Amino acid sequence: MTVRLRAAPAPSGELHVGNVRTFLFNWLHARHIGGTFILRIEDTDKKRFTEAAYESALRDLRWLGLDWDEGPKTGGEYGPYHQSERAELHRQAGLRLLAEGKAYRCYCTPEELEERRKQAMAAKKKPGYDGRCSRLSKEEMASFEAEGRPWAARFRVPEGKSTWTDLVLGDVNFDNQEVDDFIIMRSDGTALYHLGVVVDDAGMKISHVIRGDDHVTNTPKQIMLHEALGNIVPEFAHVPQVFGPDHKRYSKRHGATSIADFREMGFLAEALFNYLALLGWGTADDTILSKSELIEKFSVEDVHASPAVLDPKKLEWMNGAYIRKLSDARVTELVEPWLTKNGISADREVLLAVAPLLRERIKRLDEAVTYCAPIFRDIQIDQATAEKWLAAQHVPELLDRVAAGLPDLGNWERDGIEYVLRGAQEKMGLNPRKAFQPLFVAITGSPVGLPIFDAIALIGRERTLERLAHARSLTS
RNA sequence: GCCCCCAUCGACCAGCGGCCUAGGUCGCCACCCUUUCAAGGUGGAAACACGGGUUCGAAUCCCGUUGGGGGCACCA
Repeated sequence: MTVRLRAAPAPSGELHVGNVRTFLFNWLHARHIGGTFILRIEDTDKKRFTEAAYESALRDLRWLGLDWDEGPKTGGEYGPYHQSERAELHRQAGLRLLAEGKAYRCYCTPEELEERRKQAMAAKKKPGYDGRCSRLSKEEMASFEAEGRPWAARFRVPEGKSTWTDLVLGDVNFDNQEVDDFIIMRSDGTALYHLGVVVDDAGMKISHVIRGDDHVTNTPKQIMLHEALGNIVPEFAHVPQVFGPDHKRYSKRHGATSIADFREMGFLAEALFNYLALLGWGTADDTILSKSELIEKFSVEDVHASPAVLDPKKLEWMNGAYIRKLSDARVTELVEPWLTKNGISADREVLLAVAPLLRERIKRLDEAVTYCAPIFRDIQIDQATAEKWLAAQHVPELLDRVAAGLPDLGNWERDGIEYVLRGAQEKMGLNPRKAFQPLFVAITGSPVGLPIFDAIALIGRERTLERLAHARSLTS
């Protein structure tokens, strides 16, 4: 049997990291065993679905590298891949269950149900449906029909137990008594979620359902539906949700939530991919793993049944590690849009020279802006900085000496610059820190930045001298 | 309230009855390197939730307690 997995996002907003991590596990498993990865859009909820969310979902999935073999824009022989276009299939299945007596017409109105639910809750009883319409007499039914009362199709939950061997959780048992007859088709004839997924999973020949563990209590219902419909029941793997530090489902208040957020914070797709794969699953010692290594080593059975906390610090570290492995050209390419976005137009050649210096010290792409600013645009030395770094007594003389030495340099390059600065430092009997820190502030406007000699080389002779002069004016 | 799931350093992962004096990674601390910030190097603190079993032997198996999470819709 061919292995077929699916990711089924409901695009009502940006894609959540937790969901994406689940998709990623599906993808890894599919790639690991040479199966098919399918993308199905669950757009049945008209109130929440938006076209923009749909487009950005596709874009973000592609950005992360989760390419699908079948789905929107790719096609495939088991389509359509938008759930909304499968409504008729769902309806037929619902009708069939009705005809076979596996479902029945329920004439209770939503208001009545809501009322009863409230009462049950108040009386601390089970809030579920009591099954009254399954016991309707012929006369009662006839009279409801006669008054044209609308009905919804409710699944008749059979006696017994629902059991499955979850690839992550192991054996899970539910007593069907815990599951009350649930609605599968609304009074307007449209299917509800459970019927929809079951029909679609079967129709798309899904063999393994890897999804969030918020679905475990849905699983008995879906197994029952599959059995009622005569489908092959797929394998299930329920992976836990991603948590924030407070052990609650990862959400806005923990920081970035969607993969778009992470991208906009300067994370690389490869790093995010690697990090997410290692959340809830992992190997003995390796942490930096390429996509192909992940594919090779991944196994759903080894995914933890316990939830994992997303640690932004570790993600940043990993992102930095990935940046450090990038080529100069790639760094340049990735950093350029960030500079542009922040109003810095950088010369390509210069940026290429900056790349190796930058690569060693940024953890996120957005940090490049701060590091590059002194090289590509005018600087400012604010008062606090000046007071802190330029106020020392030796600073004026130091600036003068360097300003005097630099013009004599034949070639404007790193080593010559270092020679001049060190010369000044030594002649004045200063330790390196006392000498270079003020110079650095004078020339870049900040106490932190790229290595001083390289930075000065890139800034150029003319601007360096101008900045020294300006800094000098602040000291007197 | 009922049902289901979970439980190793602060976090992620390793451990699948003896190799555990519990290992690796991030973070943290110290030191080294050093022109700032990083990066890199070396070392350190830091965990088997608790209580009962089973066994010659338990982090590993079983039961309970506690704690956490999820679900109980004419949402998906």
